[in-house]
Amino acid sequence: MPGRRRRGAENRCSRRINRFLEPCLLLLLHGGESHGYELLERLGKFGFNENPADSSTIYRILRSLEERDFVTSRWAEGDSGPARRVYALSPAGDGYLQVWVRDLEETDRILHRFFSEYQNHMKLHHSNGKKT
Amino acid sequence: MPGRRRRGAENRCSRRINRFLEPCLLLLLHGGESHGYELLERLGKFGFNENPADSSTIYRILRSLEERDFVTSRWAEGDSGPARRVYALSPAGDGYLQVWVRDLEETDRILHRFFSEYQNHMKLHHSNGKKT
DNA sequence: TTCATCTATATGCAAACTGCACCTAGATGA
DNA sequence: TCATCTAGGTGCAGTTTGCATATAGATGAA
Repeated sequence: MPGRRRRGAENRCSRRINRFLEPCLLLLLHGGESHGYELLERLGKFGFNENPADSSTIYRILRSLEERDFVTSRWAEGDSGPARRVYALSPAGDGYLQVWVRDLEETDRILHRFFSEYQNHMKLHHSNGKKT
Repeated sequence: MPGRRRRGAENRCSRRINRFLEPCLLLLLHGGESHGYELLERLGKFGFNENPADSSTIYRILRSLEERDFVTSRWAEGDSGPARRVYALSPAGDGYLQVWVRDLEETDRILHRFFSEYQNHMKLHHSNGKKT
């Protein structure tokens, strides 16, 4: 039965860190509601210093989370500056964060299996594993 | 000066595990030459048991590595079965593997900063961090 | 007043990645 | 003859991503 494709991201989490910003945003929102611009700045805490996130990516991820009902949003009139779209984590979003954490733990295991293979390999053939 | 985009994967490594199969293949080839079909099977060692890699992905990554001169290939007449395209790591590919390892170590640090933030957070607000 | 700048959100586009379906083709054995 | 395994590959559509750019309120300087 061809033409069966449906795939899509749906909620793949995909065993690799593709949308790693997503769990970071969820975690930040777990601490309380916030808006995109502020979240963007608070992402530095996770080590995105070089290679900082692009704002368009942040806004798009937040919208996508909202479409899947993992966050809710409301407009907040700023006491200064333009209005902000303030996001809050939903119960479903909290559950989704747990899913992400378990997925990232698995990713961590895979990553360490790679390191272990690498070190093991470099120990045997003690090739140019330093070169500096 | 608009129209300046060039981006592309080139050699981004991108601070997230996008093309994680790439370093795995490089590491496997570091142990000696091999062909796509065999590499596909040997990838299980890295923990791709569930969610195994798609063969088309493997073949495409190998071709892309060859285009960038990180591997070389030759046709080998099989003593059994159809001919195989056998890949071997080049010196440049060896260097590229080192780059990948350093990049993945950085990814690992970021990942652990996330876990640490998460655990810290769950300790404070001891919310439903279990739910099973 | 005008203008630059900061804050804040958002869209358009092209390049890149990925998974599924599908194709070719040699070898092998029933 | 035919199904199956081995081996490599393409086409396509869905999705992600980074850059450029647009919009617009607020703020302070000239």
